[in-house]
Amino acid sequence: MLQVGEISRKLGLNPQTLYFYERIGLIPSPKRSQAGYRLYDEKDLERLTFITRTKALGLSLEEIKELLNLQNKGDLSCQQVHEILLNKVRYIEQQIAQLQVLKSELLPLLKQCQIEIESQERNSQCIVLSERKRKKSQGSCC
Amino acid sequence: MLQVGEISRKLGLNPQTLYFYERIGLIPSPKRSQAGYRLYDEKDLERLTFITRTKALGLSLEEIKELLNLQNKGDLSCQQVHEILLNKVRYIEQQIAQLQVLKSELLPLLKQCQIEIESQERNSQCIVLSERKRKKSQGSCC
DNA sequence: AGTGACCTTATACTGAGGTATAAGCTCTAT
DNA sequence: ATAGAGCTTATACCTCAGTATAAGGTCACT
Repeated sequence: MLQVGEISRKLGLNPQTLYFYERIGLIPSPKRSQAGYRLYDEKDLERLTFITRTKALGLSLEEIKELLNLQNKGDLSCQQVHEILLNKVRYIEQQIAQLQVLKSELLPLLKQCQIEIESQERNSQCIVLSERKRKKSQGSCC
Repeated sequence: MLQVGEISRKLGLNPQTLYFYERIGLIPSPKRSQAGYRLYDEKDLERLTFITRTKALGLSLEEIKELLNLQNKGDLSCQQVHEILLNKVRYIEQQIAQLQVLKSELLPLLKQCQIEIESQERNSQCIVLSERKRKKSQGSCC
């Protein structure tokens, strides 16, 4: 049973953030000591760990709540759960695909820089980024 | 030369959002007609397209501005540009990796659902999500 | 008994990224 | 020449995700 300070240090969250999560119903109210101190158990910690992890992925607190609440929806049919999960997975796949496109756009520029750095003109002005539409590779880059 | 309404419809942005982007310096002030109407050219449109695309990936407007401003930084050396690009690429790779972890956690649940849907108990309660720590696959799922 | 670290609640504020509204000017068609 | 759609600016407001602050209760130690 951990107090709010221990939890917040463990997860790198402000105690006020934990109160906030509780207020908006993202986590259940934990047990309390006689004095009214919050006492978080293993299950609470797991839930919070999941939250911080998925938050880092860019999911909104609403989306995270939805994912977490699936666990309490014992009354959903297979089809319903399947649909929700499938939507989530497709959404994630889209995000991955788009990030890969962005990466693939940056990589050629990075490569040009590397080529130039390895050649002679080490500290000359870099023009990799200054032209938008290079007709062909005109030999000069950085 | 497109007016603000045409641009906003094309990109699915509120005209006020375009003014906002201009105010914060994310896009340059476009040309104006005699009457003072904004007239966006191809370059403006390209920039805005880039913005909406990268925004959808979760980059902040600050990050997008930074990426866009690289193009105007003709005075940076190869090493500097290389470093900035490399950081961006690494950041993107991290995001991809984390999304793949999340996906890999959802896929087994999805599969369980599929198995159960294909078996007899089509509309029974789904328990895929109700247990947190299944010891082993206990045969029953949805 | 007192100090300091820790906890409680309530309330207010912040920053990012917009959205809404008002008051007024312009363009086009009739 | 007037209506309606579209544009302008300025100002206010909104949601999300917290963070800060104040006023007070609790715990452990000396």
